[in-house]
Amino acid sequence: MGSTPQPRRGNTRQRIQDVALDLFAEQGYEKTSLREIAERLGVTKAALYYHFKTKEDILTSTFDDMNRPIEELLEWGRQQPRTLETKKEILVRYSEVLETAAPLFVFVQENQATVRELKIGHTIKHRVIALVDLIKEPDAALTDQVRCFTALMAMHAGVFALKDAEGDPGEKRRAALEVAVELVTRAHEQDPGGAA
Amino acid sequence: MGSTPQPRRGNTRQRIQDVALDLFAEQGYEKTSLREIAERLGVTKAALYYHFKTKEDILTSTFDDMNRPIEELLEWGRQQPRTLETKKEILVRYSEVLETAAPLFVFVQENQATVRELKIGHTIKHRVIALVDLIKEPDAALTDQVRCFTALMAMHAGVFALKDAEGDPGEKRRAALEVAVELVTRAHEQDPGGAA
Amino acid sequence: MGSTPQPRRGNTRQRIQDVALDLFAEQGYEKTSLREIAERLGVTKAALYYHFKTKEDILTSTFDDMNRPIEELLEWGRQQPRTLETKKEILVRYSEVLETAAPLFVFVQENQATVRELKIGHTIKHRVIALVDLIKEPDAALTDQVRCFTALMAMHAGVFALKDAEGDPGEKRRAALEVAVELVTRAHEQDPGGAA
Amino acid sequence: MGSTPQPRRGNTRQRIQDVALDLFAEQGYEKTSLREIAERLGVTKAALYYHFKTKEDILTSTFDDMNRPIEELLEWGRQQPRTLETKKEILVRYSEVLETAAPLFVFVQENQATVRELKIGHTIKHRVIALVDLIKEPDAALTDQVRCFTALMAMHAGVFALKDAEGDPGEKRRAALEVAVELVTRAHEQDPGGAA
DNA sequence: GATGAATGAGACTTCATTCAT
DNA sequence: TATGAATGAAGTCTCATTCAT
Repeated sequence: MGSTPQPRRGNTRQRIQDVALDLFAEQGYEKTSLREIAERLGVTKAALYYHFKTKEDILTSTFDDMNRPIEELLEWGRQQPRTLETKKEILVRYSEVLETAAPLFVFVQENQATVRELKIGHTIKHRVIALVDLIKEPDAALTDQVRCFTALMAMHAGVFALKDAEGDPGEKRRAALEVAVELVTRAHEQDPGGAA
Repeated sequence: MGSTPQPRRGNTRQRIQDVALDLFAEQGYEKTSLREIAERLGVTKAALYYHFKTKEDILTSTFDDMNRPIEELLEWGRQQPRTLETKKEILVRYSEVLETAAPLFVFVQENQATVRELKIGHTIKHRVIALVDLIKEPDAALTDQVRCFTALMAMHAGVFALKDAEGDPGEKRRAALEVAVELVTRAHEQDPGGAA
Repeated sequence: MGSTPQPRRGNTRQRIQDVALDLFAEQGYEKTSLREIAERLGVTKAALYYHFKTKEDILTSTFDDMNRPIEELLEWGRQQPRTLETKKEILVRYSEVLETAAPLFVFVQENQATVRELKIGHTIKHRVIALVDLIKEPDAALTDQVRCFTALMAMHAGVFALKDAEGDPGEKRRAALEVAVELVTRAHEQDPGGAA
Repeated sequence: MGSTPQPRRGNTRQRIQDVALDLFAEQGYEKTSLREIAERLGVTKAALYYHFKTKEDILTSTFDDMNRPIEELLEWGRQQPRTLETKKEILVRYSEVLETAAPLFVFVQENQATVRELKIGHTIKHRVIALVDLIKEPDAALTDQVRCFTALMAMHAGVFALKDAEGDPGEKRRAALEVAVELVTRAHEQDPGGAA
């Protein structure tokens, strides 16, 4: 139970994850009760416990599933030369992953305080650090570090922080990617190693 | 409760707000119970209710106090000509406000899902929109809007998202401000109205 | 404190009683909090405790004041010969008392469960018994006892149970009195002692 | 909680209603806490919430069950010709219903202030009005309306207001019925339509 | 694969009351 | 005559979780 991708017994397990993630993203993790999830699915709370060990496990397992593409991206990135081209490619791919797993990212973004105390908090923190490490030079100045970190935030914003703003989702995502690339490029150029 | 019966210092109200905000920022709003706040202060839960009508009211009142400087900044900004200089000055001042009210901003940043459902959610949302309106041109392209929004996020990051990163707080804040200014400047220049 | 009719220190004491009785009658004793009473008066809860020892004491003292006319009626009744004329006169006078102290009677009628547990419960119960004793013959049949008791209830109804019904209050009271007299008269005549 | 772990008899819901109604009637609705009900049943407070949504719901559901016979009586009454015989029959049947649902009626009678604010208050008020409508003539004089209303009160009194009085319950009920019939009969005869 | 029944812990909140000033 | 500050007890209710069936 948890990370092992059990064979679809029926599809209840998947449905629980979907509904739970929606509610978590919409109302927050703490404010979403198992009763609510169960009701929306038309099953009993006890049924949730047949599929998952705890409330946190529902989240964890969902997270683990959606997290894999990012792990793969990190893995890929680590094997590439640290050129500007590589960095741009990482941003492009990250942008795509963000789109796919949008609800999960919305949830993480809006429930940081909660997530920090959960098991996935550790994972997330390291993932962000790993990502920044891939797009900044090892000895980057503080300002450039901020640029790289901000680049990631810009992309997050492109997916959900701007969800109330006008504009087509796809366009917003592309605009965010553009700004991110710009920031990382500047950081890359400013940096002694990268400018060479 | 609490072995040392602290003298009634007549500043209980303020102390409640301080302790509550610390805990809210540290653990999240939902996970922080009134029992916890009361215990840390050495008073009973009922004492909290003498000073505040509800749990939310503790947060709201704190927020209202800390919010004033921002309202003033917005007011000031609206009365200035929309030049690049003005925009830079707004960023500088916002950076200072951020530093002063850091715990509150940490809280808001990390509890977005919760805040959204609270009374202050509405205020915050409008405040961000108002700020972006001040630093972007009225007819800015989507990319420039993202730049301006990202500039604000960069500054937030400078205060707390990077709190686990190495480096002196003051330096980080300055670095973030620098990146923000850079983003807004580029947006300003790219824009038909601003470039003139 | 309590039954001794203290000299009007200002008139706060009286005002508390008035407001409290209104609220007790309107919402019930338990559902009315001291906070509510104090707020409606524009004083603090602590002020109530300057004038009255307890919440119950506010009620008790009010009751004692309003109860005196009934005690006098009972006293008077006991000294009269037990004729039909006397009985009718008792009903007439009781009807007048009811009108004067209507809010208190409304309260007692609608909060019997509460009143029973309070100090005044005992008093009230005995008062009703004493009243019935005055208008029924000592050895009245059960049916006649019911008639006499019902006569009292009819009069109560005339004052407040019918408060939602159409009709002028004075008329309703007179109609109730008429029915009460009729019931007591029949009881009087049916009874061996009275019929003689 | 509760040393003897009673076997889950599957009738917990019913037992809650029974115990609750007893306590409500005995001490009043507000003064009866869920803790008390739970303790007397040897379950936890949370168990009550498994079976009922709120405290009020415990009362409401009980009321709805016990209310049905009266609705049926009303329905029956509306389909009969409005003769004196019918009216008498209604009183007889009502007397029987009263006996069956005595605890509920005791509760309603003694907690009017509370009941008025509850959902069942509305129902009760309309029920009384409907009953009076069945036993009075449409254009009855005010005095006759009082007679009819008083008739109902007499019967209520016969069941519980006289519970402290001497006498066998059955006898008291019959006596009350007799007085009620007498009142309604007189109202019927006095009335232009009924006297014909 | 899921339910019905229940629990223990704990949440927020309100209340009557006290007491120094 | 009153208030400001606080308390202890208790209330209603919700939650994650368990377990026999």
